Amino acid sequence: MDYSSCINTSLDLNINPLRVHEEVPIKEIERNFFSLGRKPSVKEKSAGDLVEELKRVNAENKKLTEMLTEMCENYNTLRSHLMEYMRKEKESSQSKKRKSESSNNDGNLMGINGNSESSSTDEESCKKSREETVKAKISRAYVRTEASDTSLIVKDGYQWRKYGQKVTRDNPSPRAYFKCSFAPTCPVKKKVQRSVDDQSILVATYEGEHNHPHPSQMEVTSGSSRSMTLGSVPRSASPSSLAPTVTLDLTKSKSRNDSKIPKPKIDSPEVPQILVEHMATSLTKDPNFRAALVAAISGKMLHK
DNA sequence: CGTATTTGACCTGCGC
DNA sequence: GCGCAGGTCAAATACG
Repeated sequence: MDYSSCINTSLDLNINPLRVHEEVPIKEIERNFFSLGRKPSVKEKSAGDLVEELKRVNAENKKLTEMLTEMCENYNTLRSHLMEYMRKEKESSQSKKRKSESSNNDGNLMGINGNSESSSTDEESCKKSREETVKAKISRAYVRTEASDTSLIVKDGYQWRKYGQKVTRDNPSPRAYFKCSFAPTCPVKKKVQRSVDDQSILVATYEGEHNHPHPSQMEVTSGSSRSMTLGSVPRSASPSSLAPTVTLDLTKSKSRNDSKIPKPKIDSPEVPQILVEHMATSLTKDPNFRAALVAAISGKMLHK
């Protein structure tokens, strides 16, 4: 299957506003920016021109944001297709060697994202009744914590109520059972257990979907909804009729940002994060984008 | 005192 | 039917 042919993942960035308009050379904008604070010379642009420029840059910025969002959506679609494909591959191989597989569960937690369905006992039980698996959407998150930290707490922004703890056979570390604090309204459950391989990694398994907004979004109702979708996986990205397991990797969250505010974006998979970072790097390296940014900032400052 | 957490008991499903 | 293992319940306890 060639999904790339139907999904356009190219950026097609048109970040060359200055060339298009041929009004202000880049050097002049940079000069304007770095000469802030000086008395404006006669040659320098009037406030009206700058406002116009600012509007244009803002429009360009909006366009870029929309393109980025669209690309993320395309990525998610492509990813769901890939997951479906891999699931089918796995099913075909499982039918061949279903018997021998049952005794080979552990040691594979950090496998391929979104495809570790056959590597845990949880999913083994789910495998037995496919309908239940489809009914309750299962996702998984890996969170790196201090190995000495005995608390099985995964900060994902939601509020959870612990209702049980059990030591399972395949893992010496206890498994904690959580229900969403909005229960029984919200049916979501969470299981948290340390990885057998790496005690510093918590494996959180989520069952079901929250039928209420994220607590952080309940507080912040306004703001750019566009930017909120960036880096997150829309629910539609992995249809429930397809492979319902989504594996998330949050192991880098600790080292990358140690802020006191817990990262509410648990749904952010690693790859979109990298994608966004890569794009940000590309943009910052682009002289045209820098020039446009300089123009925007200088416009803003001069407008005050 | 109300709420959250702990933990042993109980329930359920599955394999033998 | 029995035993085992995972999951859930609910009384006891802790905490703010």
